[in-house]
Amino acid sequence: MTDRDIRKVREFNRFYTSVIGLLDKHYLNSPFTLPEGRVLYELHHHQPCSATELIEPTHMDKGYLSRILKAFLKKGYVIRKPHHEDGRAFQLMLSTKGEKEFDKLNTSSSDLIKVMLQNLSKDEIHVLTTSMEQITEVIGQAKVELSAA
Amino acid sequence: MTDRDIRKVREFNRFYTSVIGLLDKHYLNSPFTLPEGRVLYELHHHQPCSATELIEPTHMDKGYLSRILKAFLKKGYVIRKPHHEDGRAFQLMLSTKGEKEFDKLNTSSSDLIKVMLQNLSKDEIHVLTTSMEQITEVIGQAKVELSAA
DNA sequence: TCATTTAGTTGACTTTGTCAACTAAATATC
DNA sequence: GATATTTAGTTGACAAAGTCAACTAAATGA
Repeated sequence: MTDRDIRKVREFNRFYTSVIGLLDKHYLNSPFTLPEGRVLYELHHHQPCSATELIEPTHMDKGYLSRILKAFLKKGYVIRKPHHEDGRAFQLMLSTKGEKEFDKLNTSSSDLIKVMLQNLSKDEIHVLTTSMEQITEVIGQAKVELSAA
Repeated sequence: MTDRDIRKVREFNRFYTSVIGLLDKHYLNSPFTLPEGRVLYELHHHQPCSATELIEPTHMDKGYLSRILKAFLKKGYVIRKPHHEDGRAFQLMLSTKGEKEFDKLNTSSSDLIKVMLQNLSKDEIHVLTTSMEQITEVIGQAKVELSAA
């Protein structure tokens, strides 16, 4: 590994941080904040699940998560039932209303990516997605070292 | 552009958000917060410059930036002189102390990337950096559409 | 049985970021 | 050359995002 490699990775990190920053701004024209959006997304994909099961995928503090879920319950996006086997936990699910909101957010997220890709050729998009897959594959392992560091 | 392309891009965005999130945690063992680190970095690279010139690269509100610079002045990391041609502005520079802090932060950022790459083969690193370059190249243009959207 | 752990909630707090009002200097307009 | 507008930077007030520890109640382990 050369200094040049390190520099390139760092350069990309700065670049992609700003891409993600731009993309995240679209939460401004949604009724959700970014962390709420993350919870909505993970809840949709993990349901039915407990709050604890959402901690890892959202990388959130359980207190913070608890408050967001509380707000979602109040707004009627989330339903919860007592857990069958564990009296401390709840089974969380999105309500019909919550699913509708998820769909809206999901669609508008995809639309934004469409806008981003709209002027790219088929080949460019191919280069983009395969590069993304390769990075994911290579870093997938490297990330483990990272969390330990 | 297919739905699969959109999905892949979104998948990568989620993945890389968490990579960046992990990397950003290393600010916890530095005397700087993440936004302070960004200012330190951009100041190092743009100096001598005015505060206004740091707004764009840091993506920061000028008020917020002003407070961070104020703290840097107080800690002696930054020096400022009245601007020659513009009495409203200042010429900002890192002090020797500020440069030292930049070097430390810069070194530890590189070290972290080294840890991340340490178990990758030469080939894997090559795949990684070329993929990163390709993404940067392709999205470089796409980003323009994005900021308008 | 009693100690420890775990799920979730809450209060208090810090950090990060936004917004608008403001001062003073620069630039544009008439 | 006076006056209106814009721009650089500061500040106060606030909102959003995140952390930390204490707490309740249920579950698990010794």
